[in-house]
Amino acid sequence: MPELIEVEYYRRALEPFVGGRVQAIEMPDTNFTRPKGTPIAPFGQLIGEVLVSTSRRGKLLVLHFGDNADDEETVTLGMRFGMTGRLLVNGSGPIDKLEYASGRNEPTWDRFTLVIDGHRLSIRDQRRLGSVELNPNLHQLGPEASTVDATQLQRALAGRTKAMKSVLLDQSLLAGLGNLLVDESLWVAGIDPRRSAASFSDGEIESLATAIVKTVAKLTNRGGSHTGDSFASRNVDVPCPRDGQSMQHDTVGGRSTWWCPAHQQ
DNA sequence: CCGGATGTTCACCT
DNA sequence: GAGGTGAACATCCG
Repeated sequence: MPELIEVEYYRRALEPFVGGRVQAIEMPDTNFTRPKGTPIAPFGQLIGEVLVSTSRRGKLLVLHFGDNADDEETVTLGMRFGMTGRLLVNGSGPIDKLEYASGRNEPTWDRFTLVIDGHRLSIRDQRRLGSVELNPNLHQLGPEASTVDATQLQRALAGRTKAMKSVLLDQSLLAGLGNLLVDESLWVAGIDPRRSAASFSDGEIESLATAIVKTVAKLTNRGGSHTGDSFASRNVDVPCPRDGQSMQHDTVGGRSTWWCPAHQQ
């Protein structure tokens, strides 16, 4: 499920717990830490710390901790949700409906739980492609997609010749867009996902930045990355809702990609 | 049995 | 360093 939008919902769900103190952590699975191979023991330093604030950069949710609410930050915890990860608060999620993953919902998929003031904050991840990381380095991420402006996007694209879709999915260049948001943004902007990033004029980049910001805002209000106008057309039988043309699909940037050959050029 | 799924990373080529 | 491809991770579904 999670792209920037879903992770933002998760961040909001954590806000009521700011000010609370960590009583325990549960990590039944030994393969949910990042970088891969990081032992569980260091995560023990979270116990006794106060959740001071939450933040998000792209798809990375960051919890900031301190010894006391007013003191300096001592450690941060980064959460990633992979393809099938959700955040649950006391067993239920801000997003209960799984749009893509299977309909099953097993407590055994809880890979990480933070107990704060008696409340359980868990990452439930069937496929275990998510992770938790202490003090994640934000410098590895590009600018935030939900607020990207023309100058930032220009900088992200500079010198890139590969397909626009690949560039927009690259979290080190632009943080937050996943497969669905990229396809929807390009559909809105009328851009062929296969076009080289080097072929864009300043004006096109500017309108693409606008399309991304507007798309993220709109779908955030609608309820998720899967609520785009082109989402239903990720299907050979559902034509482009804008002009009725048959959608085209192929693998671009290693991901399943759908676009309208009539208005995306 | 096979392919594919809202993600990330790595190995291997050119 | 780019860029492309494919695999891997783990699991379920059609």
